[in-house]
Amino acid sequence: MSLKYGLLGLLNYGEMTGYDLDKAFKASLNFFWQAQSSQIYRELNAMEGRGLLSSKTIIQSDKPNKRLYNITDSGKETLRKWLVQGECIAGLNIRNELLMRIFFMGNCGPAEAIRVVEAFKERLTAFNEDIHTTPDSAASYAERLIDKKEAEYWALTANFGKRYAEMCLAWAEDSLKTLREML
Amino acid sequence: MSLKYGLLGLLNYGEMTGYDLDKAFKASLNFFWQAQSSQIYRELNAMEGRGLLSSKTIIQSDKPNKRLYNITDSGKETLRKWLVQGECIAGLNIRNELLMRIFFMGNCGPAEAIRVVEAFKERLTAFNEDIHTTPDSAASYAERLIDKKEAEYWALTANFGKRYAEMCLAWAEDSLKTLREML
DNA sequence: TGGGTCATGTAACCTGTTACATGATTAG
DNA sequence: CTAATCATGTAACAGGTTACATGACCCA
Repeated sequence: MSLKYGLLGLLNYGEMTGYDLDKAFKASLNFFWQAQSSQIYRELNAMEGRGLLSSKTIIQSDKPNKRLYNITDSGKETLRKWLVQGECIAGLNIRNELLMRIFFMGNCGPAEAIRVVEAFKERLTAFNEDIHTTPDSAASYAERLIDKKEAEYWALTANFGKRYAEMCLAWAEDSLKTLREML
Repeated sequence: MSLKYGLLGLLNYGEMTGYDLDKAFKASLNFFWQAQSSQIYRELNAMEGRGLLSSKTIIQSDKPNKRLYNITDSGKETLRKWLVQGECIAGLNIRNELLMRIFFMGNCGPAEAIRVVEAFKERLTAFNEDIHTTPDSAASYAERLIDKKEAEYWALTANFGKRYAEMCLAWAEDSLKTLREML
């Protein structure tokens, strides 16, 4: 559901190809929404079919041809409606495979659990670095913006990511302590 | 992918019907993994087909008949392998629709954003209450356990939930402050 | 000469969601 | 009398994942 709005939102900044959108997605929205390239192309097609987007093919001789997408008025309205509409069910539907593992770790014991949590801690480091560079890379994909007030909202989401990473780290360390006492 | 392991994990505590599993799932794993009843029944069927489970039909005269599922040796091995295997990619693949909205809120302005974040805060309260009762309801579904060491692992996951809720609340309050200054 | 980027996808599959159906019993 | 609980699902659809294909250009 949200992939659609992500694409509408990005195209609202200006026309782009599927390829551009793929990169923009990965550079800016990726930490809270992941999408495969193939899914993006499929979705763009479907959205054009429903009149949310229009596209034109640019013939290139040096490079493969490309397809430039534009948001239509109907697309703009759809985006706006989604942004404004009161019911936001989401934000708390976590799907966390790590927690599922921990939940059933009684089958294995603390030593295994420690390994799993430590592996998680390592991946957290990489995540942390990503988060701290996200606002910049988002900005590079929206150079055409007239005013930069958008950046304040991006900062709010990046902030969430930072806090999340911190929280995970604190949880991991606390859990490791508990688990070591169980050895 | 994880639904499968959730079902294996629960059945490892003892035989259950699809209906029991549905309730157990909703009472214990729901905060980090949501599953529809229809999905559970479908998955159970598929898993039996692959030899991870076996089932027998219990004829009842007072109530509708039911189907009791048991984990097989192959199922136990599959579960164990998943628990122990080193590569845990998950735990950081957030999918958060709320953040997607905030990201694009530049289209609407701070007043709308405030409404969205405040609605989120309200739902957080309910989530918080859920989290604090989860360990107990999980325990009620595993009374047949010989030793209760499992509960320590459940506590670790519940802990994550509590920290997550706290973090969200702090983020929401901080964001509201920022947004109010933008008015 | 090999690997990366540009640019587009298709096909098959798996997972998740929504809506609906049945029909008896039991508790408020 | 009504709503919930017990217990099973099916069907249709939407969304996500994995693997693969093409072919030219550019840089080390």
